[in-house]
Amino acid sequence: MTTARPPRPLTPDEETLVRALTRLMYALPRAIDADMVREQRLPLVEYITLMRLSEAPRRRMRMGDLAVACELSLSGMTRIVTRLEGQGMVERVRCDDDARGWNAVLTDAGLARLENAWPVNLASVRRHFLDHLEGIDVARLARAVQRVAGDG
Amino acid sequence: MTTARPPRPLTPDEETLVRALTRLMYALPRAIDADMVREQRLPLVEYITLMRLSEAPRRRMRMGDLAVACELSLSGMTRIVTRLEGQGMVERVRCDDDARGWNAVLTDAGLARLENAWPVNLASVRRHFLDHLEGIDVARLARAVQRVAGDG
DNA sequence: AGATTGCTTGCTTCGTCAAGCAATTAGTTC
DNA sequence: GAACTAATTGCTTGACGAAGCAAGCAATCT
Repeated sequence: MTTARPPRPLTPDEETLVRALTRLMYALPRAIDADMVREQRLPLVEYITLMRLSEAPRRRMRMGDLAVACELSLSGMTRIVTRLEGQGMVERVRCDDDARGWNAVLTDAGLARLENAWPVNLASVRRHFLDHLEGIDVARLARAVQRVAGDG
Repeated sequence: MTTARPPRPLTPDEETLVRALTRLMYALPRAIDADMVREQRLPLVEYITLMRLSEAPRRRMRMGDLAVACELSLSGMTRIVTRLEGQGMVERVRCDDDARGWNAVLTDAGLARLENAWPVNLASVRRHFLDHLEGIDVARLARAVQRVAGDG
């Protein structure tokens, strides 16, 4: 029932990296989310949702696409959009070409909220992450992380 | 109610990095956890818990320290240890020097489980992460991520 | 009509916060 | 120093919110 053959063990550097990354993966989203909630009363998931919508053509996206863009399940997305709708930041509009589909549309209020919130997000990202990258080739790292994030 | 002054905007490289990292932060833990559950029926949190215990002197740790080591709240830790205890992988033993305290102790069964599971974890980490880092100075990155992960 | 797609809802699980219980330490009085 | 109370610390439990899966409903496609 075990895997075929054991993978190559980690080098010490890899070991260090993986350990630190494990901590980071858990800690960073929480730290940023905590900042957003504390300073803007806007959880990170909701911020990301508004963000994605703001970048989409006509400020709208279908639920399924939005879920993918936000790294969320479709049902999770439904609930978040419902929440945002309740606060007037998003509206649900039937899809033009397919009446099964719904678009989540960013309202003006939602856009205003987003513009209010992004400096907080940015500051948080800088403080918890970017500020610690001295001596790192950011362009190169960005490309690597893109590769990592873009797989399956 | 807004922050004092807007932080320096992102350079294009930073922008790319942050976007990718945001995706990564959500996707990577899930991907690895999914692998662990699918192939070993052992969620990542539980794996990490066993891991931390296995590295501690006398294979034991106090609940509070363990929670910190696992990036978890104390109550969350309580529930996970309860779960692991129910499966015979961990035992609870009163603390010698402070009768309020409890040690979570890794049993032989727990250690065996861990040794069974680590190749799966390692393979998953390689596949989802390390394999994509070509062209990156791993030692340098490791140090940077350590700095990032070690702050508050 | 039957199969498929798009979204929502019911149920369950997980983890956090706040409250609670138990043991220890600090402080006060004698 | 002993005896007793108050404050603190360590962990668990209850209630809750968040997110996932699976089942359901509605609209479309063949």
